Amino acid sequence: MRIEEVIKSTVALEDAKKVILNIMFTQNVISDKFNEILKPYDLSSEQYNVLRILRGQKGNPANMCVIQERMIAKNSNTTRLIDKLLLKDFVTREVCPDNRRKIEVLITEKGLAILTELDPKVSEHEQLFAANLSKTELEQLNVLLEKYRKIN
Amino acid sequence: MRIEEVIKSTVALEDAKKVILNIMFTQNVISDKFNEILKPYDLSSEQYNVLRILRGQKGNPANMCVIQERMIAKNSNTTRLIDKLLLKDFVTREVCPDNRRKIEVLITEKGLAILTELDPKVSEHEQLFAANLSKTELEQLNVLLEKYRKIN
DNA sequence: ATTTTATATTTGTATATACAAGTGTTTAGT
DNA sequence: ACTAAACACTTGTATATACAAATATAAAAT
Repeated sequence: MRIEEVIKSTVALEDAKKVILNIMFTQNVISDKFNEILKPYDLSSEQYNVLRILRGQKGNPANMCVIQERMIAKNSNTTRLIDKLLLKDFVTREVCPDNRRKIEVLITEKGLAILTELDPKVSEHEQLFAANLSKTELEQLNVLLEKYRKIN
Repeated sequence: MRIEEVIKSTVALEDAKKVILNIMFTQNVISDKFNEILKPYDLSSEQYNVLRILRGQKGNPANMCVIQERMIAKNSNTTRLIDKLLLKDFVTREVCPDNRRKIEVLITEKGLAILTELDPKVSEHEQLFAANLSKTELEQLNVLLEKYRKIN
């Protein structure tokens, strides 16, 4: 479906505007589908993201600012996000002994287990969209997006 | 900046995953910049979007479900969005005489005026990013995104 | 004509996000 | 050593979003 049909525009849009709408709308489609996957697990996509960051630490704790800078949406509230993960026993949180300003967050076995359970579903989600493009097109899309978003 | 640097990933990511992250992150960059533009006008981007939909009606009223289906984020609460626009006198709202279930929303002169004031800033925002790509690349990006997001 | 179903919108409620201000800790400057 | 500045995180508050339930009207079925 072309973006004009999505927003039911009767007039043609210029490419610069279309790209913005296409990116916004595509992000929505991706997120909606992804949230469907996460819903039965009572996880938000940002919570999932943080769990994945913590798994990436391979046993080392991550403090709040490290988590924050690795998130896609840099402006969400990490403290309260971790609060939610703590309630579900997916992470532990303790004050860093070396620097009492810092907090060390670690993923638990339970957190790792839920990620393992989600892994195939997440791959499937990625493939659902990626399958629409050839390998070359996927690479092109990555290059174009990275070039496009640069702010000079 | 490549997406691996953005999320500070030490390992290479496969293209399917990269595309998703690139779309999510690019959308964030676009939105952040756009919100900066809107901030002095005390408008959210969804409020702006609705105003633009109403202007597109060229004097005809739009009812709630028409507005909803033209929005990019289809799941936001149109009633409360219109409430906010009403408070600022950017729209009027009245019950449709032909079908009392429906509501007719119209943009006011004040609403049109703020859009006119915003138009050049919005164009500038679009160009800020579009300028990073050639015309052919912009078209390619549109084609790829439209192809990519299709759900079979 | 009455009941059922469908449609259009609103409201309630719980959760999430945005962003400024506050708290406690460490580092740097005098 | 004392004070100011920087840092890491938390809290408060206002607003936004998600989604189910409620309300009101219209159309369809019996």
